[in-house]
Amino acid sequence: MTERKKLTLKDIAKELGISISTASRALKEHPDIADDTIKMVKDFAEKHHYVPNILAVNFRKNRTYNIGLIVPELVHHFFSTVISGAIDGAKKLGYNVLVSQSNDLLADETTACRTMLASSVDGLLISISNETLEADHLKEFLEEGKPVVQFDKITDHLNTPKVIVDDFEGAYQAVKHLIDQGYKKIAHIRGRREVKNANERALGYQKALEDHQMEQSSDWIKDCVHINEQEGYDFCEELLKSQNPPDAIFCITDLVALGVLKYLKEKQIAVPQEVGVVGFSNWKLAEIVNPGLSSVDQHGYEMGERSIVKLIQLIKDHNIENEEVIEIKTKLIIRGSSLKS
Amino acid sequence: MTERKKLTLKDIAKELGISISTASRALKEHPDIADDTIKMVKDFAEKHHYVPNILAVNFRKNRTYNIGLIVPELVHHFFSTVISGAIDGAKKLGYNVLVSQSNDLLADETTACRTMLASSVDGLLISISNETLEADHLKEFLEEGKPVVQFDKITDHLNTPKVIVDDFEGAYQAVKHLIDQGYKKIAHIRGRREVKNANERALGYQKALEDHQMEQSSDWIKDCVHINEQEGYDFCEELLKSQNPPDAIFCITDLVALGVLKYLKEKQIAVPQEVGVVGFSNWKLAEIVNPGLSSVDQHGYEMGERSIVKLIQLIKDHNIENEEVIEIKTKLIIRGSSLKS
DNA sequence: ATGGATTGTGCAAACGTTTGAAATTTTTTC
DNA sequence: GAAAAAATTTCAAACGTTTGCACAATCCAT
Repeated sequence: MTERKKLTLKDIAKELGISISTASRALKEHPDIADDTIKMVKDFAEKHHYVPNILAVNFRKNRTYNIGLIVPELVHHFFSTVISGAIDGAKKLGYNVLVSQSNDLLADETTACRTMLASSVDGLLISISNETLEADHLKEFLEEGKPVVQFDKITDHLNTPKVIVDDFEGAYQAVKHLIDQGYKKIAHIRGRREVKNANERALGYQKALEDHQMEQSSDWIKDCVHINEQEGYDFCEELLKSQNPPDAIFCITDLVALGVLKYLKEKQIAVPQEVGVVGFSNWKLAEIVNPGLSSVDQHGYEMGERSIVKLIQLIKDHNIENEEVIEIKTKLIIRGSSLKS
Repeated sequence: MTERKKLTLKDIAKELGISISTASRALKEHPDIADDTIKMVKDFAEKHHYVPNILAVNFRKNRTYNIGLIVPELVHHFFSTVISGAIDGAKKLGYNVLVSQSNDLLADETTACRTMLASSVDGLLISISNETLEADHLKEFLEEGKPVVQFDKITDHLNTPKVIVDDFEGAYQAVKHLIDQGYKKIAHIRGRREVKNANERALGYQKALEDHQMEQSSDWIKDCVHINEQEGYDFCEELLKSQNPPDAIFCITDLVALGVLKYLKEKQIAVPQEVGVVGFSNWKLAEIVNPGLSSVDQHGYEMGERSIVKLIQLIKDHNIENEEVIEIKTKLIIRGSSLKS
């Protein structure tokens, strides 16, 4: 194939009878260079399609304009939305995004981090795995002077900026909505106790009940482990077969809510009349199911975009000491599954 | 922060009283180098955590071990599955993946390509946008000697390897299944005529009808433009209100099928008893809806993995003349929406 | 005219690695 | 024991860019 020899600064310099340094400076309109020279060089460069060898530039400047992005799972509506926002945001600022997934395993996350570091990304954006507690592999980044920004699933063991959803408030609003709809006995199928988001949501749930003097019961709180459809189904069964069954269920995530809905449909229990259901995350499926599933939207796209903007800002400022917490407001999307009145 | 000075080959050489070149070769166990020397250097490197400056290596070798991946849409079950497979495959072979999306716009695709090229990826994996016909921006890649592999949505205007699903066969099997189930009047809501996959599926549909001497009618073929839920809904209405309404509908994709199901549910037309429905792609939603939507699985993960393996092979062989077509077998997933008997 | 700014340009080193070829040392052969 | 062969190591250039500093040229004020 053609693979024509690329034009370099040296070629331009020789051709124009100037030095390489002048050519280099002219192209970036350095104030030292005469306007005529600048014009001459730029015209020549344009005419001959000069494009700087980015590898040489990166090497010289010791940066890549690449950003690493690690999520627990790629095939996941929320995370792919975040990635989409991050990529679009990065593009606007002239950065590229290297994507990797941890499969929610600490081991995979660690190797992904190492690979990112080895391939010299300028910074890292990460939503940690369920298994991540200490964060030594992330500290390696900071030690190299490369900023890290955490989003969604975060650890407090690492001093970095964090972009999170206000899980507490989101859960609070969801439960308050159920209360407003007249539900009296509201259960919560919650996530793992080690995961911060899950705890925040549980706290929001509890606070909403307290603030409105609602009945509470430890029997109404069920702990997911895998956070999947089956658990939703099983816990729903448990809840409804107990001697004091709830009349509404707030679920840690839409997938779990889906299992709940499935059980209710199978048992011909009317939603939302007999039992109300609210999920979390507002996945695509929430609008697809029938009745539509009320859910708390997390604005994944915005989260991705703001995370990357923050990260790039840190990269540019050579700042790795920042610990700002950016909270994205959630939005309760009300659909049929909780609209009794 | 620390940001300790990185150890370089020069440091090792000086410390060990050898030359830089010896150190370099020793680390890669070059046969010219004495075993003792190799051991000495490797031990030293290990002990002091020497890690080569990848930027320098890349510059020197003129490659990055990064691969560009462009999809029409990131937040999309099928494409995120492909990306997942591509990333996992790349990881195994020591490559990273830069992800970008075209939003199905030629303009965005072109800039994404340029960015990828400018950031010196070693090769490109792409599923083209609906708007892409000529492929000049892709040719730029080949002209630079960088291989391109197309997958799923492809153009024949570019001579590259292609990894595709056997759309024809997938459609054929889907329609044959409907025939086997006893449906007599089978309609097809098809995709755009400019898109190859859509044409293949339409051909498979037609061939299945012919092979089984089924009734055909041009009125039973509807052309989508946006390929969304609404179109499915509207075309379903049109079809069923015509004077010769079909009793089964094969849809270009699950989203369209979803619209069809929605219409049927609203009109209380029994699925699958009165009308059978089959989609294509086997999105998550297919198992979520009720009744479950029969669909043709495209094995996205495998497609991503095989595409990247092929691409990396071309990169390693410096081969950009390959035009191999890899066909991934589809698999019909039968669910309630078409299971009459 | 002389000196001091000011302006524009070039020199050369530097970034860290790889690699062909030359140089050195060691081993083999007759 | 000298020449040839083999084994090991070093030299130095190269990759393309950026940048501190020196130099040269022009201008202005005295």
